[in-house]
Amino acid sequence: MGEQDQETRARVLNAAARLFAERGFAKVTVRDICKKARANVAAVNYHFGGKDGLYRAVVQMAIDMMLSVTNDGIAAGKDLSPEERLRAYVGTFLRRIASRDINVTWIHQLMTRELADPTDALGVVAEQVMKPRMAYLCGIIGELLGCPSDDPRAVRCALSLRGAVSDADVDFRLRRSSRRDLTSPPEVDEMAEHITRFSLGGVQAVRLKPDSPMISKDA
Amino acid sequence: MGEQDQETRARVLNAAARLFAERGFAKVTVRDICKKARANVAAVNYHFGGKDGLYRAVVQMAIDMMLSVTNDGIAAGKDLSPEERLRAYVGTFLRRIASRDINVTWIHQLMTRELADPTDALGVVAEQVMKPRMAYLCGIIGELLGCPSDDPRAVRCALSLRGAVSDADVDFRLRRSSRRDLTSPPEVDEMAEHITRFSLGGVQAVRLKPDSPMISKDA
Amino acid sequence: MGEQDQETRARVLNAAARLFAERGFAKVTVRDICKKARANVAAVNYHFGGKDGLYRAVVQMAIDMMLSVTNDGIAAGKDLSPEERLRAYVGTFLRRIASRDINVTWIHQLMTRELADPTDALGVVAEQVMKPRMAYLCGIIGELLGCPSDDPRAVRCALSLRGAVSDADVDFRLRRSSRRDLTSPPEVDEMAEHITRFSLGGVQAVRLKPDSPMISKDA
Amino acid sequence: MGEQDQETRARVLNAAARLFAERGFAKVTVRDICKKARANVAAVNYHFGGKDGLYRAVVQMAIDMMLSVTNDGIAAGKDLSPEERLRAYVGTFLRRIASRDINVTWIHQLMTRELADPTDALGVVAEQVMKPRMAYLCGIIGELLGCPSDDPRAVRCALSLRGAVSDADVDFRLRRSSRRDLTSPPEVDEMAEHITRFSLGGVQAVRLKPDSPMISKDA
DNA sequence: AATGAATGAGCCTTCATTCAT
DNA sequence: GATGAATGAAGGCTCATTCAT
Repeated sequence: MGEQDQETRARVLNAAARLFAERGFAKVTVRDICKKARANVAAVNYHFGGKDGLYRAVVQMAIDMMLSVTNDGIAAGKDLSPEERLRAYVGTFLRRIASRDINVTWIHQLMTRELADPTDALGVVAEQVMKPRMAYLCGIIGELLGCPSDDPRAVRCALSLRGAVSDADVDFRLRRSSRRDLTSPPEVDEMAEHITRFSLGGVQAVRLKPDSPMISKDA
Repeated sequence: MGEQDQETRARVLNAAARLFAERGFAKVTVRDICKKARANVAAVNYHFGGKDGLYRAVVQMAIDMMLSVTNDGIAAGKDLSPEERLRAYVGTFLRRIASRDINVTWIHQLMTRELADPTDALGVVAEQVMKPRMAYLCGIIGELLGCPSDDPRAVRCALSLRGAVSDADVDFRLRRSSRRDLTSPPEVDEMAEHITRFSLGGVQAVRLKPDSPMISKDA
Repeated sequence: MGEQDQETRARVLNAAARLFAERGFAKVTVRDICKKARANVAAVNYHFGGKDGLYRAVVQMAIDMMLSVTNDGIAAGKDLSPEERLRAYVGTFLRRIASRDINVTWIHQLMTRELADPTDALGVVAEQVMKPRMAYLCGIIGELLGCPSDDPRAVRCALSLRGAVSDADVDFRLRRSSRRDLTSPPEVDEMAEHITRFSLGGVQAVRLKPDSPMISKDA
Repeated sequence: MGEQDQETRARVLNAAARLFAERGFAKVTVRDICKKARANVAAVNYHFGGKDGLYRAVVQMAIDMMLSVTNDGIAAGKDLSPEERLRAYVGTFLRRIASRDINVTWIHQLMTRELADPTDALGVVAEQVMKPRMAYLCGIIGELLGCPSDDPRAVRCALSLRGAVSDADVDFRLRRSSRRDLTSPPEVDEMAEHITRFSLGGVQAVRLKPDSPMISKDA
């Protein structure tokens, strides 16, 4: 009962996490999950109240793990200069994104899917995961810019930085599927260093020219 | 016949494009599509050989449209300095991404899904759409850096720029779904200007310090 | 128009005959037929009023051909003794059954199907084809037995003879599908001679013991 | 469960056997079967993996039953003379063929269909059912002819006998569908006696004239 | 007269969920 | 508590037929 019960529940949850991340919610059947988890077909309904409930549980597990990653990224820069904190943060995330360990990758895969095909869970993720990360980034950039962390310029810089990191992921993914795999640790570090330097340069540029020479655009 | 004929086909194709983009392949039924297109259930099989074939046709239509957008982005910067060409390119894409016109947005939605949950079509998109765009960006950045367009530094800068643009999209989307909609034209222009300036600053930073204080890595 | 029309009709009819015989009514689609006949999908409905009507036309064509075969079998024995007429009849049919010419075999295939899965057409076949053949056989056997051709003994002998011929067909078919093909002309002739002799012996036996020593059976 | 379980499976299997025999594979829908079996539409897929799997199960059931009939036919002649064994065998089969009990007739109907429109199952039937029966018949006839049971003459006689039996079935069927039903027990017995006598006469004729007056034919 | 695009009924199958054991 | 047989809704697809041209 209690023990066996919880262990089965955990097996189902983990199997579901991998499969949902790998194939997407719609292309995974409850039977697939239970088979992989060596559990009964009814286990999903029994433990999670249905396929939807299981998905929510999986997302929550991902959120919990992402929160600890956020903390790792922050901890890696503890007591350093803003520049170095940025570098530490970018490196932490990029290494996770480039990881090939299934225990790590499924989270990012799942989130990419969630972003492309949002469910109610996305709001929770945005609130609990994205927001603290952005807050941390905005704080660093605010320091660099010499402005409050909620200044629009700081926010936009943070967005661009996050974009550069995310896009490295897209690049990795495309290369994995269609060309040779070049996501070796050295290359990942090079990319991290690039993004850090690029972003610092971007922030610098924004600082120098507050908002002055607004270009004119067509209609 | 010829008239009514191709018209039905076109109606189905357009309905499918919207629905696939909106809900994703798996969550759209052939019946949904045909209902929206005011066509018979069998129309999909008759004109496209099946749901899969219809999806391929939709992706192809998206590719065709994206190619013309690429050309627009390039044309908008014709005969300008590298900086202005970049600005023109970023502006063109951001305005499209921020568009609320369903005839435009579905393309980006579909591509986001394709990236999160790749089908065979992704390879085609990467080859026909992404590659030329990256080539154009790398060319501009190569000029700014004073290096060939296939120099790794230029490529990485181009990726980061693309990332900043893409992430603006993520931001727009999250805001649309969870908060008030702030993607008004002025704000989009502000964001475009920010990304341009940020990226130019990033490129500058990469140019100034070619590779000097490169962190030491294993291997 | 008139000519082209009739020619298309004939092409469809012939294609249908082959396909119905080969795969059975249910497993042939109107499109299959029209494709094979290089005709329009609507040709079937246009010329035959539908798939059912086409099938009826095919059966009628088969009946017409079978009637001429009956005549051949009869003609082959013209002016001979009853024994030789039997031999001629058996030989004629067996050679047709063993034929590998698609222009011949389809008829038998179609009739086998019709017998296994009767439609309204079977009644017509029974009446127009089977009945005359049985009448002819009963006539010969009546002569051999010295009784009227409608005597139950003659009828039963005719049935047994027809059965022996039909079963040779089953044997041929099984051998074609599962073993080596041994339906060479010499073997067919041997089989014909066997059936003739066997049947003559059977008739003789029936003649000698009219109905006397009826065996007792259980229950 | 175990009880209700296998009972549903059995109900579906039996319903399918009747319907496949009656209408043929293609003209029976899964819904028809499940409706008749008072089971859910999905029962077929659940228990048999699909319509095809169900058909295979039905054929296997038929094979099993036919094997027991073969044994009955053999047992009925145990310790008797060759002539009487033949009589017993013919009687056993003819009574089954002439039966109007749906629990018996479906087997023959199904096999007739299988012969007219072979599936992969036919090979199994030929091997497991037909072969042993022919072997038994050839054994008897070999004794009567004084030759080995695999002598071509014995084999051909066995084929002719089997044909006579099968054709009685054709006759019965035609009469049932188009005229009055005359397959009363006495008539069946008469027919059995006829076939026995006819076949014994045929065998006798083959024995007397080994192969002598072979007619000359073309090629 | 002849075409082929369009139709809608119907089929097999899959799937999440339920329920008796 | 845990199982797996059973359920029924729904999906993609095929097919004979129709109809405007």
